[in-house]
Amino acid sequence: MERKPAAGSIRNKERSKEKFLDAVGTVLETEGFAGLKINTIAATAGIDKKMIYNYFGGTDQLIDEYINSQDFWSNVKGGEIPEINDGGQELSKLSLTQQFDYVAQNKNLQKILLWGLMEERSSLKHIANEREVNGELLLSQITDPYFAGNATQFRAIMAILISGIYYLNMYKGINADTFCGIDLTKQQGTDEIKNALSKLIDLVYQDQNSNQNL
Amino acid sequence: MERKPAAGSIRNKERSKEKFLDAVGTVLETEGFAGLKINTIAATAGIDKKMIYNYFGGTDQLIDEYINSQDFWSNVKGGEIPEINDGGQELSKLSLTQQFDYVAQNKNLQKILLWGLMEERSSLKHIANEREVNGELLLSQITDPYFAGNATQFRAIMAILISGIYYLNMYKGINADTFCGIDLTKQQGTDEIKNALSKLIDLVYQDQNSNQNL
DNA sequence: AAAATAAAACACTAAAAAGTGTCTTAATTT
DNA sequence: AAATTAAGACACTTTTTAGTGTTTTATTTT
Repeated sequence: MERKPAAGSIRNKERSKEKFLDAVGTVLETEGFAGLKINTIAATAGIDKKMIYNYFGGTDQLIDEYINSQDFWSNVKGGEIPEINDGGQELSKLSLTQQFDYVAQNKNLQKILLWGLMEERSSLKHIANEREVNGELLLSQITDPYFAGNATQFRAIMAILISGIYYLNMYKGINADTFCGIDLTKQQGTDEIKNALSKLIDLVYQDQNSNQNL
Repeated sequence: MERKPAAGSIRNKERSKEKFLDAVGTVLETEGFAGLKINTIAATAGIDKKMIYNYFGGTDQLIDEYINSQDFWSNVKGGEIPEINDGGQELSKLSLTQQFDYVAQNKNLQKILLWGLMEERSSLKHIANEREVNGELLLSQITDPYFAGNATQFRAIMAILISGIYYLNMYKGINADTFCGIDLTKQQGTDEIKNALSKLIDLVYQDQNSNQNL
């Protein structure tokens, strides 16, 4: 007969798997992906590396499972959605500034985003796709109809702004702190970036409004 | 007496150093930094790795010398500068779109920029600083005076746009090709991004103009 | 409570990568 | 042209990292 997996207080497969997954996060945060070696992960988890092979098949699969276990984008979409009678202007602004704060505070998301620029990997494709699907809601449902003929232009603008948010957050604190003279490590600097994001959205909507009134 | 370094056709220190430096570029382009191991570099250069220790001290110093040898930003500032009687509007647009094209085409610059997000390293600090100094010209000489009280806001906007340019170019072709539905691998997509960059600059200048006329 | 088995430690082998010692010879110096 | 020395090849050692076989014992099953 099939035997239950051990779930005791000393030997416990599920708990150990969790420990490995947590260890990936810890190592990623403390050492970056350079540290994501099987020996390091096992040492961090405090369990023999052989279990990584047994439970996941190897480091790669463990890492994939870690990435998939992190629902990075779920927190981005959260929050109360304001009334939409402005073509999504306020929602766009909120979405960008929230995204800035969220990425700024989530060191591991930064690492994952960075990783997505470095290496082809199915789980990273998945993350990228999730972000894309997630954003598609705002774009196709709200802003595309509003911007009509300029919908693609608005999308391009959003692509630039969101990318900028990502890059600036990954940039700070590694080899430099300032970008175009803005100190990204200071609150004043990040406020300026967020204000600039809002300002740009306002300008784009303002422009669209005046075109509509022609 | 001090002896000249050998400069023959078979044994030639300077030429070999060049070969190593070139090899770093080649490996970076073909394999990314994962491939930047002393054995790989030496094999690519076709010279024994011991020479890397002799000439540079080790892989790290060789890589630093490679990074420093590449004057990545020199090509960005190049090109005819248009007349400036518009507060730098045309120059800003040109600078952004040129920068987009330049980064898009320069795979190794992308790798270096990416590297700069990953690892603290003096030569990477230097690159970041060079970019900053380089951009400071346009900002402090031309746009700061024009935007006066809004100068910092304009800087923040530029920071976002330039960062966006970097990120989007690094993003494409690894784990995804589209961002906000824009296909960055197609010319249509990159044209849309460049148009969006120009559009945003126009909007910002337009806004500044109308504020001045109050 | 005894038997069976999964969880995990321990100790090992294998592979990859870094780093070094020695010898050969091309190029320079005398 | 002989002597000297730097350039580089070659073979080696060391270190790091990945991967596996064996044993112990906690937990489950009978």
